[in-house]
Amino acid sequence: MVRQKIKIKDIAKMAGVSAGTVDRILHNRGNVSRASREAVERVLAEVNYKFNLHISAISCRKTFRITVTTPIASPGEYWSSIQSGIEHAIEEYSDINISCNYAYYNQYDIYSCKSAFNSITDQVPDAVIIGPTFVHETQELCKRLDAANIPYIFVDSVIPDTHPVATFTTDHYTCGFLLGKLLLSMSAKEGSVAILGAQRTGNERASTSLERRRGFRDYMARSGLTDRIREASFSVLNPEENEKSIMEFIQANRDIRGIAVMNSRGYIIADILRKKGIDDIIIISFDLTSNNIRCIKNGSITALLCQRPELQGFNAIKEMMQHLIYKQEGKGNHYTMPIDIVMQENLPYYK
Amino acid sequence: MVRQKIKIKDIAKMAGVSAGTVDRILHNRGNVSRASREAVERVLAEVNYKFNLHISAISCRKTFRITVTTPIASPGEYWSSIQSGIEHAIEEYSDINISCNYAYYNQYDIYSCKSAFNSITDQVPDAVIIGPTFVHETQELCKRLDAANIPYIFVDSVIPDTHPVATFTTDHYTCGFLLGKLLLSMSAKEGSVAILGAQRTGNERASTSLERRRGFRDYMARSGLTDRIREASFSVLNPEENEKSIMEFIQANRDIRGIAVMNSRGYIIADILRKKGIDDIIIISFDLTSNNIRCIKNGSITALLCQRPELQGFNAIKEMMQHLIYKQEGKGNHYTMPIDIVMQENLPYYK
DNA sequence: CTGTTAGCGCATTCAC
DNA sequence: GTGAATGCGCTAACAG
Repeated sequence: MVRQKIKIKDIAKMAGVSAGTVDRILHNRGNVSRASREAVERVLAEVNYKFNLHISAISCRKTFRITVTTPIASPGEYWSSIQSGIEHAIEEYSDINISCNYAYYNQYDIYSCKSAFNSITDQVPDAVIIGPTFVHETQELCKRLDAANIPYIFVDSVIPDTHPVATFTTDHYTCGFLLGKLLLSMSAKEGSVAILGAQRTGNERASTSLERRRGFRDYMARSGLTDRIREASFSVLNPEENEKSIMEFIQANRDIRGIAVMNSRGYIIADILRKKGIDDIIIISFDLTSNNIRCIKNGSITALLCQRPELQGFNAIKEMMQHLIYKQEGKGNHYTMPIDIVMQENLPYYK
Repeated sequence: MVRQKIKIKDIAKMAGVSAGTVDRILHNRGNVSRASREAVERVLAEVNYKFNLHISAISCRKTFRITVTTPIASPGEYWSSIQSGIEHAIEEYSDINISCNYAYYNQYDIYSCKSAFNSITDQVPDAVIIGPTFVHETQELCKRLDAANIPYIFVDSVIPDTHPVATFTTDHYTCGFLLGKLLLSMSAKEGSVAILGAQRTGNERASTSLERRRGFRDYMARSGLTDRIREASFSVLNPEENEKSIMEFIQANRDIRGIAVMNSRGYIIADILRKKGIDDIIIISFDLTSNNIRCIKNGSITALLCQRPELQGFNAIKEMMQHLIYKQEGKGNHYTMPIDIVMQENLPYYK
């Protein structure tokens, strides 16, 4: 029960070598004779040795410079949750010396992204956390990081043909599928459901919302209800335009009973319907942003699907610190976050 | 951005005293002259000093003996999740020397509880984690712990008239309320809904399920549907008896479209209905136990409400360690867990 | 190649 | 009352 924790010194004694040698072996630093290595490895196979991250960190007295690059976010928006998870981790692991730099970019402006990414490789950090948007630019960045041997971790989504140390994402397809199920079972059984997405300004984005849409449509198809789907898009950048087009869409499809908003802008639609006094259409959207929270509270959004952005940020930093301190072989772990269903009642406990 | 972390030595230098003195003040150990105390406090007010839990722990080279007392649980049951959260925490904070003892009791046998609780105070541990069932016995235990100045933390639920260092629970009332909402919105709009609870063998338990029931009924009342509620109970200890009584209940109330099982035994009902080929009644229950997981997978349970038992166990240990190491004034924090809605689609990511 | 040593931030102990 | 010294587990630098 209280099996004594075993330390490097213990291993050294058991293997008949010094602590320094054990350390060299544990960290693959080389400069060890075969005899010593084998002796130590024999001991290691028997005992269950575990590093202590915190002690390791303080004794290597190095400060790690991590750069975080994500879309700019106002407080309360999706990306700011990821950022707060990151700050939270830095706080929690304050014994590890890390200095964090941010390189924000405008997710609607590819040039802003290019220049942010350029600044990163100029700084030559020890590690990078990437919240990606533009596929090609991110791939270029990763290529340079690979060349410079700088480790990186993705949050929110993965970009193909890259070699991250780890990835923290959600299963967007399943999110869409689940959204379909919820919307159908919670809205009136007759009538149609609508998919609303953002108007994209023609970039080849690795679209999260495309995956969600695919999941949603698959659910509908499996239920034999593909013909009940209506579809439209709205503008995130010019919200003024939306009211008219959304209302036209609603008028033209009077049997709509549920709306799936495939990004975190459910509140835009909810506010319009509320303003027009329409309360027999339920809305489900994504992410616990402050605007969406407001709508959950006033009842204009029925549910939100959330993907633990804080946890993504937190764990990204945590994982990166382990990597930096123990320089493990890039395991490329892919962690998929839980999908939380948040409604008015359980909202308070998610904030 | 990279504001240098400030250490005890720094404070000492700034206040013109030695590190030892600063430590004495930080920990209220006394034996400090007024002059020194004031000098240090002046510095402390300016800088933002933070302890490092891990370093503190290793340098005080004490091993804390924590006793955990909860109902016995088979693997996959509710209480075993709490236990695994506890073990997880001990692992994660393995730098802190803690030795953990378990004092399990049978939650259906008050004598087993009495004797378990007696063994605890005999051992004189440094701290206790309590998963309570019997109100009176727990209060007695707490009285003795208070007298012996042994700190304790509650998980799962609180017992009145006790003085825990912290409490980790769920809002059971809201769980019931939310369950009502889900059941009503997901089952056929006409028809009735049933509440099923466990037959209690006459103890005055602080019943979690009573709170849930109250929340559920309040939701129904608010929707003006109190007359749509049917109610029955079943036996957890003698499952054989249930099939007949449940089926009689169903036959007698043919308009039932949804069943709320107010404890973690939803699988018992689900298995019966499934066996009888009844598939037009949806079931919602509580907790991610292995039996319930099986039923979510095969579709016989539609949703589970879960209260993060692992997190409760994990955080209980974490909080207790902070308390033990920093002997803070008993803040009596009450932490309420999120209520997770788990369905077939998001299940894999909660396990 | 290997053992030894100093030092990381902190709590504790022991002389002064 | 107080400062200095010691040790916790670990890494890094250095002398063999």
